Amino acid sequence: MDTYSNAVGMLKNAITNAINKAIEKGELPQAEIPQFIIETPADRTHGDFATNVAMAGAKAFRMPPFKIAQAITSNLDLSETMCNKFETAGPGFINFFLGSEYYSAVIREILANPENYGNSDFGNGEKVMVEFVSANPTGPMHMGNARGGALGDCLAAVMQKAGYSVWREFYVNDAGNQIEKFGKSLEARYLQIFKGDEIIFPEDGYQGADIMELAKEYTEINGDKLLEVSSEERKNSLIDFALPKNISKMQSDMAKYKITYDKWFFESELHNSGAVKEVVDILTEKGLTYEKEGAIWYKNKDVVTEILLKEGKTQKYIDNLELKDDVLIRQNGNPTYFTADIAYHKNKFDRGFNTLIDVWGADHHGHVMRMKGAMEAIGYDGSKLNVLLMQLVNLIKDGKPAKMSKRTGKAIQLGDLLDEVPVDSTRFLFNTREANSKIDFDLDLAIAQDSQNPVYYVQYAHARICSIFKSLANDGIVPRECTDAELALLTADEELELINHLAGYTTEIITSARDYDPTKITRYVTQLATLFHKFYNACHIKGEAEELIQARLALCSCVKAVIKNILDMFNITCPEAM
RNA sequence: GUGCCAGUAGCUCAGCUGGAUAGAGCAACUGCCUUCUAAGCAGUAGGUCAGGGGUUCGAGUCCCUUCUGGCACGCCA
Repeated sequence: MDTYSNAVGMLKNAITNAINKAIEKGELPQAEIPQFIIETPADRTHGDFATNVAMAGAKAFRMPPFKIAQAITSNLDLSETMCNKFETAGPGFINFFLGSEYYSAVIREILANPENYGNSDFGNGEKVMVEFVSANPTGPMHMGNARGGALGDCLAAVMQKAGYSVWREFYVNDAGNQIEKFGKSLEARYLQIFKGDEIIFPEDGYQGADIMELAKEYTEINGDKLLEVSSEERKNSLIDFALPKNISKMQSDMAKYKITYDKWFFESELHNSGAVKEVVDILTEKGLTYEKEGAIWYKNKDVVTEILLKEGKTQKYIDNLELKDDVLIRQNGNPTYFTADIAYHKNKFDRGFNTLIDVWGADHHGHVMRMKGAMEAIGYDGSKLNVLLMQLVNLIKDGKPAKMSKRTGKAIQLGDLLDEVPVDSTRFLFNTREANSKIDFDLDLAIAQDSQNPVYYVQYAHARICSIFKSLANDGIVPRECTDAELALLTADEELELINHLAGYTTEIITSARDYDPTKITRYVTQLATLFHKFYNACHIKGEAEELIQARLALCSCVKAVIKNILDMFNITCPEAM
């Protein structure tokens, strides 16, 4: 266990013991020990840890908080904790102050194994699949995919660090309706090349210029040879030409974005293997399908209603939702996207993944409930499917919303972004806002190679530390292991705050993994850089006594290690000089 | 219409699941490089936490309600 959690645990025991003792002695009435927390106060003068136990127990003990605090503290034995001082304050807080052995323990813990600092077995090796981006291969990837990429990849990394066995997957929708639409659109553009405007473009076709370019490319290579063949053959030839091109473009974009997937899963596999059909059979067996107007429907309303009732929702609430059933097999015999998606998620569970995480755009939120319901319907635990919804991305240029690229005159695509903005910057910035809030992505800021860009602020802290080591090495000073007495020389506020923050890393990773929120770590590392810069300005190293120099170098090593630890985890470069 | 998400400093956002005097970053103003990187630091100024009720020792945080913005309610994905 990490030093911080250990210290909190010991303190919690000491407090619980003190309460029990006070009850035994009759200083507190007989009552159940209340739920209480140990937190790090925002204000350092309130100590390193504080507990609300006296206030939380006011009701149970039927005593004023201040009196409870007195009863507890007079029975408190800190000898089995890392704290050496306490005080009662405010409305009834008990504040605790850590001794120097805590601080040296933190430093030793980090230096003992810098690459693995922050790791824990919180996830118990549970198999988790994070599926993210999964962009439609019928067109170029957009800004939402950029956000989903950064978020999904970094979430996977955080969960891995928290002890989960993580698998990254990209679902390629290379089958179904949208591919047919893709084929029709390509066909129309192809024919237009030869016959001009007499060919009417399908109303629901893909309007993008990329379709036209693909048709043109095909023509340059193969000429008019598709004019004489059947429409079916023409579409298939065009799809066979264009789809692999689009998919490999997605793969190269993701590689450029420094995202490595464990698997690119093709939807067509599910159709070819019969898995999609199997889903319909299972649901039919369970009596959850019916035929209407030549299509096969799924009783979504019944399934979801049952789940919501179990969750304690009222009938009125459910009625208001106006739940509808869904089509599984269309009148024309083709399965819907929904059916394939059920088969896909079933396939994920069948591959042994206990927890599924999908990163989706918030515009898909209507799909979440029915997807979970469908999992329940075919006999899986729907609560193990977690959908991380992310709100939209607003591109900002010159302080104004920007939809179009000036360079290409088209909607800004992921490819454009990767051409113009450094990957470090993109990955970092997309992880500064929680998934659930919309994000303004400022292109000027992302491109800016200066202090305004937070990624450089963090990288700069790392480079600065490297520079300190270089400079001292030139003077013949090399870091060595420190004694406890030497580490105890770190007593300045800036030093202690820095160590406290370093100590919280493992807990932060766990919280982040628990909440599926990697953006916490971005804020954590930014705060770490801030605390380091403060320390740097307040505490000199060169010219101090040898013991203090060594102690401060040890602290610098820790900060450097944790910054590198995080930037490596997020696949962001960690320069030694800037 | 119903549901989901959001509303915190001029702007962009945190706020550790109910705790002490609500915090950062940008923008503005004032300082700090003759020892380690000024891509930095210190300081000043900036708030009716959208409005109104409620729950309790205590509310930005929980409940109700109103307002505003985004999104979703397909034999699209």
